[in-house]
Amino acid sequence: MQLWASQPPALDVTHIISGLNDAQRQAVTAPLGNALVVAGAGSGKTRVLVHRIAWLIEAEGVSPYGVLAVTFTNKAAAEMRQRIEALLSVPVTALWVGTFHGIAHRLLRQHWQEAGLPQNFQILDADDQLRLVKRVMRALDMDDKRWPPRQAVWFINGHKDEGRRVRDLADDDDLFQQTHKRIYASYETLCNEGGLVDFAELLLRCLECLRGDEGLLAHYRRRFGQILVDEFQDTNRIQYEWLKLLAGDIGKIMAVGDDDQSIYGWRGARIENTQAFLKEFDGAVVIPLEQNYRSTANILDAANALIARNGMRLPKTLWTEGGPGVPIKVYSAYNDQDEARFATEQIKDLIDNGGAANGIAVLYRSNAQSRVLEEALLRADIPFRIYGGFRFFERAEIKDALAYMRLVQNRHADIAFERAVNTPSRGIGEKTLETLRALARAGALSLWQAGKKAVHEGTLKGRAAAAVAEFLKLIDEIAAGVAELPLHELAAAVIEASGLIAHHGREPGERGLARKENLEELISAARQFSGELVFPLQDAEQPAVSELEEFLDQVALDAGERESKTGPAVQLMTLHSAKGLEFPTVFMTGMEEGLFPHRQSSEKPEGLEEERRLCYVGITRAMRRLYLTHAEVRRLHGADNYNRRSRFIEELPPHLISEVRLHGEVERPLAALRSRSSGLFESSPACPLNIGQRVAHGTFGEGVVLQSEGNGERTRVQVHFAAVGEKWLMLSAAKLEALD
DNA sequence: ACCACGGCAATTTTT
DNA sequence: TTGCCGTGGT
Repeated sequence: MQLWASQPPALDVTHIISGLNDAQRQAVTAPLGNALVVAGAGSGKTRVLVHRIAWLIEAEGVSPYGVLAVTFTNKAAAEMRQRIEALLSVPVTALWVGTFHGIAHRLLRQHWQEAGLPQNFQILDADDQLRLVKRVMRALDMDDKRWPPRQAVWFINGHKDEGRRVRDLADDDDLFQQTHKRIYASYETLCNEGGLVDFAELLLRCLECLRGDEGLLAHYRRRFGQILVDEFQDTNRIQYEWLKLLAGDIGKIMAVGDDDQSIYGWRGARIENTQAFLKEFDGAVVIPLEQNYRSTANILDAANALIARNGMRLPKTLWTEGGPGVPIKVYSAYNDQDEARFATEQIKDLIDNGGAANGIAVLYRSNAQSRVLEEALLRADIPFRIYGGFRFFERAEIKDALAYMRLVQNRHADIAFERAVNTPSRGIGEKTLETLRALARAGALSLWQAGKKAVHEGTLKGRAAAAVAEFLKLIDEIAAGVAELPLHELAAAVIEASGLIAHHGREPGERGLARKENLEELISAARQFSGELVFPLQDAEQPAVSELEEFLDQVALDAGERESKTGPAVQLMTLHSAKGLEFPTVFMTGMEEGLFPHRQSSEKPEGLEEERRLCYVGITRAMRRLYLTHAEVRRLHGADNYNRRSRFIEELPPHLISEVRLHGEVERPLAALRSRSSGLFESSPACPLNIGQRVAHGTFGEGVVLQSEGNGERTRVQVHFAAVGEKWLMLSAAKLEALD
């Protein structure tokens, strides 16, 4: 254990708390203990996390060594670390800042023995996992028409995310359950035998390891005196349990999140963790951050009104010191083409008037919608960039190259062997490979060993034997030639010697060229990696594995930046990938029933609420201008669909909306009516209750104001009551009490 | 080993 | 409509 000098006395901490609003300051300076920071969209959540860590270290005298900050994405972790270092103006290498998976991985590498793993266990990424499941299913002689492998992966991961092993699954007559249970069992065995760890396994194994080892648990409980969690609403059951386990009964967790932005329920995130936290973590206080620094009041009012329709949320109403801004524009297009044309025209106008292209985002529910938009933008000669799709380290050619590097590092890595052995093709086909697999299975050998054996003992003959022998020799030669090289030179040498460059060079057209460029980029990535210490060694930790091994691990845990084009460009992405981002102008397209809310989600109430949260996320991305568009006819899967416009549009207060018609902008009838009755240019009659205001009613209980209508004696408000749903009430008659 | 064809399904995505 | 996957032909 390293000793830390006690903190210098009487520190000046004004730089940590100045410039924060009251709520932020309250969070940053909260007493040590459990706290839930309910951070509304655009309320300065990362700022709070970063300043809180600085506060812990500089004001509370907590050792950086005892602080753990957990995020979901590498991007968030990198940003947090960078901002902490900027604020403290010292590199804080002792801090643990990382993703759940990254931290679990680190612990498992450190404690592989306690975790029951081989020292050289390997991480399976999603693609590796799918391949493995396919292989398992083939071995079990299952019809992958009837049982799609993707579904099996879904089944396995779903159970693992909930912490369930095969042995925890009940016996079931249901053929679906039975079949998948068999696949899961077989997959689990294969992983255990091969030292393979998928993403869910990293977390589950880490949890089980700590649970099963009192000494280890005590060590880490002692060590991590303060734990901060970002995007807490996205935690799944294992992550929640893991945090709970590490916390023990000492209050030390600051969870930051926004249940209204929980949009990943479908992949295991448990929105209920947020409320469970308040019950199960001792003395947890709630600190809401409601002041928004991003959007206009109109946008926030719309978002508040929309999300108020969800039940069971932690109460929260976003507000801003800024003005109302322009109304939200709704455009009803004839069809998807017209919708794209409209967006494109508006974008052109904005850019012509000095707007920056990269300040404009076009959002959609599903990727299939992007095509029409792309075409329209292309025609209008507007530069754009599409998020999503393949990430750098997921590209086939990159994975091929990495497989060679993995084999160089560990000859017995079967996953890599399978991938590299016939890419580029060298005459080792499925049949030869099956022979090797059988041999490996029979003798508990790696494919590499099986290959050696098959060649020596003549199990393989002729061409096949020669091809395998040559492959084995190739890898050995590469490994020998590369042993002393620094990582990036090693990467370059491996890529060259593997024949991948030549292989892709032979490919016709742009494709091969792009692949070659990607391989070049991999070499730069390796060079860059050498310069960075991701996790510097500390005290009792064991010596680092080779740089190559570390590189391969990091690549498995971070798929790399998405492809980025240079220059200003309009951003196209799904609503999901927009989370966490902000843009001066946002287009939300495809606002149609069936599409958004998506048909398959809107059937269950939880699904519909998640869709509504997704809509809330979309709306709150916008800083100044928000456009909602829908098409009366949409071509989808080759057929015309006639969808009603999304209920989410109807759920917005009409007075915040102006409908765009071909001949200019026209207000919606309801809003027009109201403005006439209140005098044309008069500012609207002050309704004593704001949209989003929480109220109490004698009979209906607590609720939230959704919208208001009329003025004076005739003012009516629509309120969403938690108990009874939506009601219109005459303000003069109903006894409503404003809460807060 | 490679290509061409037909059948089939078709949210959302990070690690 | 697209694109993926498996099959069957060369």
